[in-house]
Amino acid sequence: MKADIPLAGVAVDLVILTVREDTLMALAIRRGIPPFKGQWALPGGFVLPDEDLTAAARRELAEETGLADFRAHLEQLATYGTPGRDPRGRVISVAYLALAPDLPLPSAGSDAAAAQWMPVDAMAGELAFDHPQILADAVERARAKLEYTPLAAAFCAETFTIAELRHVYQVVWGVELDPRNFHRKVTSTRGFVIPADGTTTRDGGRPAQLFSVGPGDVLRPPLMRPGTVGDDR
Amino acid sequence: MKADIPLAGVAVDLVILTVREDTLMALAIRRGIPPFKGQWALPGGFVLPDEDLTAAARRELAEETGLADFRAHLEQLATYGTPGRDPRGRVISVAYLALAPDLPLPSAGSDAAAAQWMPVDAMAGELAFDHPQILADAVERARAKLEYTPLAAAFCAETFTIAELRHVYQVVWGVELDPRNFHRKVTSTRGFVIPADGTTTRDGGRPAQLFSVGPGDVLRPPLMRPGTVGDDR
DNA sequence: TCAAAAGTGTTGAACATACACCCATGT
DNA sequence: ACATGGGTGTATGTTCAACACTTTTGA
Repeated sequence: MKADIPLAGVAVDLVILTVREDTLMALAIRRGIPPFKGQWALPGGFVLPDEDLTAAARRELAEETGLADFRAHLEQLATYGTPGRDPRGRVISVAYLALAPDLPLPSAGSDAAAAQWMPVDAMAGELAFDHPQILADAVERARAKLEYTPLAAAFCAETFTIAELRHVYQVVWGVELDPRNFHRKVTSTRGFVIPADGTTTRDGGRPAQLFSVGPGDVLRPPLMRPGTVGDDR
Repeated sequence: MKADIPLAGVAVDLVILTVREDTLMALAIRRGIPPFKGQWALPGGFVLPDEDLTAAARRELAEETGLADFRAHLEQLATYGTPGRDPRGRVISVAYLALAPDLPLPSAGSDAAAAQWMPVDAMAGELAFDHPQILADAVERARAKLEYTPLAAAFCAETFTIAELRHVYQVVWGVELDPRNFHRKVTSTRGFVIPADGTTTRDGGRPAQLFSVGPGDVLRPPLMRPGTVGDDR
């Protein structure tokens, strides 16, 4: 490397979102090493010298969730590099957004004394570095992408009912959606969900058809948005 | 900086888009220094030791376009850091997307032998580094954002007619839009455009009302999309 | 038999497209 | 006068929110 190129540390930080107990939650790590030792932060770490950025994010995701065969959506969110954001010196952080189904309990990573799911609304005040900003950007991105992509299924298990999918929207957006109109909209949008084998009664009532995400892309996804409150029960 | 943190060079690269001669174009720089000396590349450069990422992008934008009082939209696009993408060593590049009105001719920057606007469709094959990928991502982002934001006006001058705004959509998307329905949609969406003083006949025909972008945000932008071909003339 | 959730039908309102038509200017 | 583009009115079709109603299970 030429000597006249200014250098910086490069890290990845992850906002891992899940829907759990009717709440949108993110994974927080209690830092086991300085700086900010003992405080909460987003999971993350430095990119290895010959590691791709996405590979680093995937590695951290696997380490923090204990999930080797993770089925989770992962996308780059944004990059944060304001001078002074890390007391160790100039550190550029490439933030990634992950959407995961309701996982078992995460195992503590190597440099973390503890890891736990926290409601995103209660989390901002707890986080070190500029992680409150990163979290806010991530939640905004996730909320927006539910509108114009079939991404909500990333919060669900391999197969899911339409009601479970609707529940994701309701929790992430904090709105009520009409079960009947939602059902129609989702099932009539080609490629959004495809019927899977079997039904389930895990939600109570009449057995519900199971679905999985389609292999291909959705041509023009639904655009859900707020909508409904009332019902006729 | 601690010794165990792997370091990398941090650059910003810009995709500066404009609508010019009925074509979506981007600014290309002929490299004046190695690597890839003499080839075309996106404008960009290394981030200074105590410079914010956005400040570096703004600085490059001003340098390359010669525009000190630039009125252009600038947003972070994505970050590219695959090992080996730069022969000088590990270089992370934070790409920015800029949308600019049809500017005069750009002035050559300090490390550039030449700069010129090129049609984005003819550009991919010319660019060095991984810049074809960055350009493709930028164009995709720009096309998508026209759908759900009032960003098209960033391609127009301070004040513009509805026809000029429509022209932006037509060029960027490569579609025909019905002038009358477009006019209604844009003017009836509160906050999308606001009437400015005066009219112009620069497009010929009846004088057209001038508009400028509103100060606030648009609550729920239009969602334009393909649409119309026929007419009754 | 009843509660609870799945899923279908139907209706009126909102919106979008297509196009007829009038307006105001330059030549 | 007439060509050119700006802008309004309006009919028809599509989509969407609201909600009545039937289906299928567990308790």
